[in-house]
Amino acid sequence: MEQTRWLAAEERAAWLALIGVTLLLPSALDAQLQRDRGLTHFDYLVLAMLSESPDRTLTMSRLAAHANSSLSRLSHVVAKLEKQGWIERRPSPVDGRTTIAVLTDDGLAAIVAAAPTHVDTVRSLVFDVLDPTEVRQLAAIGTKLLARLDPQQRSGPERPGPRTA
Amino acid sequence: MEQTRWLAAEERAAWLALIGVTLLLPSALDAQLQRDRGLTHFDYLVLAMLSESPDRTLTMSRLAAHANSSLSRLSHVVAKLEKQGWIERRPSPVDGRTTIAVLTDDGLAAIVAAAPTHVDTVRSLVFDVLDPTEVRQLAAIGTKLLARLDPQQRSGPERPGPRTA
DNA sequence: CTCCTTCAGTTGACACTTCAACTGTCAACG
DNA sequence: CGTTGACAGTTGAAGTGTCAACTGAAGGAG
Repeated sequence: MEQTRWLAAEERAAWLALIGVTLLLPSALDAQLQRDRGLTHFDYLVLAMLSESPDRTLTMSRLAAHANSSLSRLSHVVAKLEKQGWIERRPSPVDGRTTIAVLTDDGLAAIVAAAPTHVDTVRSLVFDVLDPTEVRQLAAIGTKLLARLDPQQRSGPERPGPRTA
Repeated sequence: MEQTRWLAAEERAAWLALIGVTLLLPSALDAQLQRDRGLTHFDYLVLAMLSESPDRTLTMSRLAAHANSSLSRLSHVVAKLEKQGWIERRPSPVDGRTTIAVLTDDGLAAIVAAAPTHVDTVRSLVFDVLDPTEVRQLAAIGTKLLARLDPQQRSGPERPGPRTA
């Protein structure tokens, strides 16, 4: 029975701003990508993560980890993207349980086409508003929060690649 | 035809962390509230905003603004909450177009019951991880981002109230 | 007054997410 | 080997969110 410690004013301000951002930022990104390319931001993220992986290939589990997603959500979305011919799924030759997702040439073309405007959007919504110090702070704070939210350091190490956002 | 400026390393790190948080934080909050109280985080937010308003009353439009939500989304959710007896809707005596949402006694009881554990969750997921300086930075950065995402400063001034998060 | 536009809110259809149940595979153990 | 438990992934149903179309009321313009 420990007593609840309510949020202090500064914490309250930070909290309201944070949940505001988690509410509005995804909508804004979805809106732009949907309008311009018929893509969800999550679709984009999946394609982008694949495009940055060696051989444009990742197992479903790893891909889910990269995209901070449940396997179930990923499976539905990949099914959709596969129908559009942007991703292919093939069984692993090594382990019969794992499925390997591969970004097709069409899929690569799709992100390459979507990336520039998307990056512009990100820049205009986030980075144009912040000065370099704030960007550094945001990276530090965001990384801490992510580590807490995602105990098994899933959003694993990324290989270098041309386009992410 | 201006050329795309890709994200710098620091920006990229900040960006990946930020979208990671926007992906995982809502899930984490929903999971806790759903498990313990059968509430969405958005439900909670709506009830909390009403509970802090004078007379536990707000027009749908204002409530939507406070909750960073579209009117449509709010309408659906309030319909649900009304069915549970936590909110009542009545037509405005002044303007035939506007609907006034009122938090019922049961509704107030519901947030009061949900608040403590929820605040504990927020604390453990966010504020326990950050030191006071970072909280200040997060508030500053978050507010800037929110202002950009939400041009008409909707998330209006709040009256003081006991529980928000 | 009457028309026209805008505003506040609701609704229904469709897309997406989540959850739980299920299939098939691997690894360990007797 | 044959069973058992964990793992990787898929599926379908139920719940949410989003979008566009719609209703009804208010505020002008003529």
